[in-house]
Amino acid sequence: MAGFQSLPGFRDFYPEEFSRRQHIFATWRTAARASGFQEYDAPVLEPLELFTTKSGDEIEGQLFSFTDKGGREVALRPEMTPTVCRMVGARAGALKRPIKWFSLAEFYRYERAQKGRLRAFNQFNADIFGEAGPEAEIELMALLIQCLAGFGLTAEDFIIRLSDRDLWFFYLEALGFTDPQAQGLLTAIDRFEKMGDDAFKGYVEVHGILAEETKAKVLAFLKIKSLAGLEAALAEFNSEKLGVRLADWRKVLTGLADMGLADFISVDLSVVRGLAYYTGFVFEAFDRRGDLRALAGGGRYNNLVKKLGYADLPAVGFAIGDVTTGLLLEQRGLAPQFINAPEIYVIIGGEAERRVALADIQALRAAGFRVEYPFKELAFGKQFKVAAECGAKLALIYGGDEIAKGVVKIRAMVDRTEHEVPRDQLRAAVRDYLSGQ
RNA sequence: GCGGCCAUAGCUCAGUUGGUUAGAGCACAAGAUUGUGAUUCUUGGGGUCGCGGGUUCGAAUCCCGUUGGCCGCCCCA
Repeated sequence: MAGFQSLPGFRDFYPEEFSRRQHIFATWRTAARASGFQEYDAPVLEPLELFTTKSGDEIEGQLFSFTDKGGREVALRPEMTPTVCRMVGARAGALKRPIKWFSLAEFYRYERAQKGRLRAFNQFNADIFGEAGPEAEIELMALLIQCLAGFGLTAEDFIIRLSDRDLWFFYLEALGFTDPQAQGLLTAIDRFEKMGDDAFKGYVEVHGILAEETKAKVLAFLKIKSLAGLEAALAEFNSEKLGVRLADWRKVLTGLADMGLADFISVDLSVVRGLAYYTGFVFEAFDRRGDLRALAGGGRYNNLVKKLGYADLPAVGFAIGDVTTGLLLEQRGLAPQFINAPEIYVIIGGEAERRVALADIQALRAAGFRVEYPFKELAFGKQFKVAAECGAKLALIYGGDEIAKGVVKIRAMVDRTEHEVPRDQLRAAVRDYLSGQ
């Protein structure tokens, strides 16, 4: 192939793909604003240390990082969380609580591209800072649901699985595990669904034998799928801390149920998200058919703002990506066809008619309508064909007869009906028709 | 970072045991068509067969390398 090609894992957005992306962004932005979240943005390039502080030095292998001309170690952002923590942390004292922010941004990860995972991708991030209670989880999970339901997806299409790292640590501690052991076990639990028993190999190598009896208890806990099941499994422990935790669970589930969203949520302790910085509830959204990777993920990270050098600020957040979401919409036939289509296509008889049409075209455009017309003289038949193919809802016909009568013929493309309106009433007639759609 | 499969026009693909100027459908453009739509017909543009090297009288075809894509592993913030 002559010339150049884009870098591996990076995409060109031709207008067709761009319009699909815009549809996804618009749906997310609408959802976020409806829930009272405020939009922000930040630099694409950040100090490398911002990411290594949060995720450890090993993360550099997965980053687009380099030394800039001033000798600074920098990296393209692989995620938004450290950045938003920095921004919120820097002004933590001045921001009204709760702090509800969202962003739409592009991220970069130096990894092998796969289905649903590229090196450059877009994510919607939503976070709530300054609210330690489960009300923040309710708010975020409701937003996540709307970020998918907004496309027309239903509880038949996706499910959010809710889990809790605090509860896992409590349970593992009660079974006699030390904190490092519990961390190792959570990694195994995270992989169990995919790898089966092999998931525990790594744990055994580091921490030694895992008694069959204990493992059976862990696996039983992992398989709990309801709040009642959780309560039953934990009934024997009867501690105050646990009671508070279970009360939070009840709040989250009843809150979402009160919103009419119960069908979108499942209790699923097999989700733990490998990341050590999550501190409480964690959740992931999945395609129900299950042939895609996770659609979205999030959870509570109460220690991270402080770890990055700022105030002790509780936080919950999630991110949803454009790649997997786009694949899902494609699969379900929910990717839109005519995002950028003109609303109106103007059909012009000849040069004299063009002079009249141009005046109206410009006036309609100035009024905010999307209006298209042919540059060159074309046979009427061809113009009607173009009007149909471009997705316009209306055709305005400027022929010799109409001009002579001082009218414009308006054709509704969908049902092929036509009627004439005086030229000076055109804008109102067009608005009435289009707003009735 | 590791393994498997693949690479011919914008897209989907055909191309015989290696044999002249590499094809089709779709898409795009012009016309048939000076007043009514997803129809039809004609014509046209577009490919140094991903790239580089090798074998051969001769390579889209065989071999090696390389780049890219898909799938899996690691990882998945």
